[in-house]
Amino acid sequence: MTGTHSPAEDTGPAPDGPTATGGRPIRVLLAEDQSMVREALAALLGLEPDIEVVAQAARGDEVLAAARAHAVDVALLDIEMPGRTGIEAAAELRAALPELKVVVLTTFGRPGYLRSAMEAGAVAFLVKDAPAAQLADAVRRVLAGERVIDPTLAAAALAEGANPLTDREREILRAAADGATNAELAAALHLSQGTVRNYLSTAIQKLAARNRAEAVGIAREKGWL
Amino acid sequence: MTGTHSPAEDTGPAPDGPTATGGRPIRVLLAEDQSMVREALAALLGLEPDIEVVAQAARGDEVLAAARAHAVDVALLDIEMPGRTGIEAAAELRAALPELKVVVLTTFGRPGYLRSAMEAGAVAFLVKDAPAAQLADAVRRVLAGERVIDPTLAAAALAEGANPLTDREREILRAAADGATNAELAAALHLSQGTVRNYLSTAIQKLAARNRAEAVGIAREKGWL
DNA sequence: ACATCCGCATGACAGATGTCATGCGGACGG
DNA sequence: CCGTCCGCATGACATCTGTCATGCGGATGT
Repeated sequence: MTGTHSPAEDTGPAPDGPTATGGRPIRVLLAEDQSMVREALAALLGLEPDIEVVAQAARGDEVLAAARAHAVDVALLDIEMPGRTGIEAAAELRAALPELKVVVLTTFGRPGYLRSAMEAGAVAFLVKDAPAAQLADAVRRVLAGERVIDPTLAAAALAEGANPLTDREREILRAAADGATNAELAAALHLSQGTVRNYLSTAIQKLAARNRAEAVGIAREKGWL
Repeated sequence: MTGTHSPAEDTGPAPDGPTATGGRPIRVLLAEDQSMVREALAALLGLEPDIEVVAQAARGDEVLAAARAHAVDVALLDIEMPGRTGIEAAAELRAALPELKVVVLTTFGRPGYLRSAMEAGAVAFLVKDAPAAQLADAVRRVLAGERVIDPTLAAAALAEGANPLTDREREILRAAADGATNAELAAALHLSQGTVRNYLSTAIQKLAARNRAEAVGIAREKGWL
């Protein structure tokens, strides 16, 4: 588990020759919880002569070990996964394997997701309703040192501004998301009931919602949850 | 009613086997809104020698026209699509092209979805976290007259029982899902506010929820929304 | 014809929720 | 050292929500 740092000697975006891996196939890890989708994407990538899917993961908490074990050049991570989100896995990878390029691939083009993916060290962000050709393309480009981000989404992320919720507000909103009552929230978070009401109230106002349910919806939609 | 077993020859080229299409490739329509997933699945199916993806649709309301235009044998429909759900599209196909076999393919293995897919005339129900090999397999099997349903899901669907909500309750719950207030629901549905409260109250009790938010969550989870 | 269910409605009531004013102690930056 | 923000808390208040009893007309089924 130790000798398997990234085999490429690139201390920066220095593509020597046609590819950054010096002619050998690009080693890709694919993490996505739905087998059918994962295997289909793997088949798609497998059609590319210069790309090889050397590892697959069905859970976020399998990503790091798999990346280590297979000397991976690029990790393709879905966000919504059991165990650990793709965002969390990206942060983990950056800490442990800083050479590795992380591409985040997701169903939902939520600006907040893009923002946190970037903060977690991802260098590309793809949505699943983009054309399939962009996938292989993104793999090659991140390896060449580029960042790959849908400009529309990037603009949206900038326009949204940052998440206005404080940590506490987010925490409480998340806990309230599945219909818990104030009393239950208070008990679960070791707060008084009045405090819970306060946080929810400010969150509701920040999100311009009419009640907690709508606030949850808005926060979720923007990727702020 | 399908007492005949399909020949175990389905992995080979099967040039002249007793297939339902008489040896020519099976013509498949693939409907799925996320391009990347759709194209990946198409690539996967394209690898099978006896299957040909002759049409793709990104919206539910494009399905019928596409199926008509391309003389399709099997339609693979995602449920969550803009325009029309895969379930609705399945019903439409059954009415217009009764010979066509419909396979419903979905992210969520919700028992209620299975139930309504079957009622809409689907002959197979696949979840996307099943192994990719099941996809081509299902296509062949439905064409041979078989039904393809995950036994675990089938059991769950039977165990759940039917949707306990009346039409009105479902309607109101759906309308309440994104945080509308009672007054707004009443206005939107031309009901008195008291009536709205009554429906929500009975829905909440039928679903054993503590409030409307949880009721929405439970109904959604079971595919009853 | 009659019981039964559904859609619709009221009114009353308890409890949950959202808002506001106010306060305290700690952390952080200037 | 002081202002400002955050986390936490209270109390009071208006409103919203969920429950219950009750009723009526229409459809359905036996």
